[in-house]
Amino acid sequence: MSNKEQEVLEKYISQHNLKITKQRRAVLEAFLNCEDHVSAEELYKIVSAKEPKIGLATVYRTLSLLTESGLAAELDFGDGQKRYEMNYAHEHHDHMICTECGKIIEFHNEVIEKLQEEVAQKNGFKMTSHKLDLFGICKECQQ
Amino acid sequence: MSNKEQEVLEKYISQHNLKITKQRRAVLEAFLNCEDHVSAEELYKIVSAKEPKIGLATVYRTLSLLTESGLAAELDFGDGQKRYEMNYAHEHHDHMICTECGKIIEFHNEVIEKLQEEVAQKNGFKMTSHKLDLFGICKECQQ
DNA sequence: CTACCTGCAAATTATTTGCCTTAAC
DNA sequence: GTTAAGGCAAATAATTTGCAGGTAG
Repeated sequence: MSNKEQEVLEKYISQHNLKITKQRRAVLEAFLNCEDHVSAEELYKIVSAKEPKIGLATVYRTLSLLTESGLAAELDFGDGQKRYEMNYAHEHHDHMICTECGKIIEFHNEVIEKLQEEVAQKNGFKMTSHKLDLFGICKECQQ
Repeated sequence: MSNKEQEVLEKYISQHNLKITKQRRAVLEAFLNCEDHVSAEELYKIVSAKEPKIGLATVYRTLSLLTESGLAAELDFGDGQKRYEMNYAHEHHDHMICTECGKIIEFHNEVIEKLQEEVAQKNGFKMTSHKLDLFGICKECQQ
């Protein structure tokens, strides 16, 4: 279990005088093996299977750590809870969210990206990040 | 005060067997006169000036009513609270959010809109709405 | 051993709901 | 006069924090 993600996390941890614990390893491992776009609560349930005594607060704290270390990215689809996805060695993409079944389809469009940069520049705006979400009904849910 | 927005709201209200009250009028009026992208709490403070006995719950309830009636649109910039903007006789636009000062710049780019439609279609996705937010530093905050 | 980390419970924050009184129609 | 609306306080829901004991380095 000495994969790239472990390395990145441990590098961040040692650079910040923090400690590697079995709870942090467990959360990271569960996060890597679960489907994308998990919520804290969902991840908590998954981790609990392997580490029954872990607390929900620890999952929240570890997700913050993963976000700060650059391994995870926070998502917010406006449903009242934050979701997280893998962000390391993962190229940028946007989301289509099916409002029927909740499925999330990822996509990437270089031209849209370029145009966003252009719009920002035209307004003297120094863009640091962006998000594009399309809401609608996926193919399957249309019957 | 018999403007278009009042008419739209009153039409919605009568069609749904609801009632026109001075609180609802006050919230709508404050909403129309305030800057875009208010939160419920902000609007509550504004309305309180004219209608001191109004409750925060009423502001929330009226904002839902405005959203259902199509007058307002909910926004979520991921800062933990919903914001609202005028949505009636207001063409679609996207947002640039300054992460320094919180300022919001609106923009509209037809080509981006078209490309979004294309991406959706290519995936058999029936898009009902979308949101594009650019985060960064505005011209003023760069000095 | 010295911080940092954890689990737990309590605190917070934004928003919603229950209930009883009041006001629209 | 019905019935929805309002005010207020209590309830939720997601997330954060305080603290006392546990553990990594």
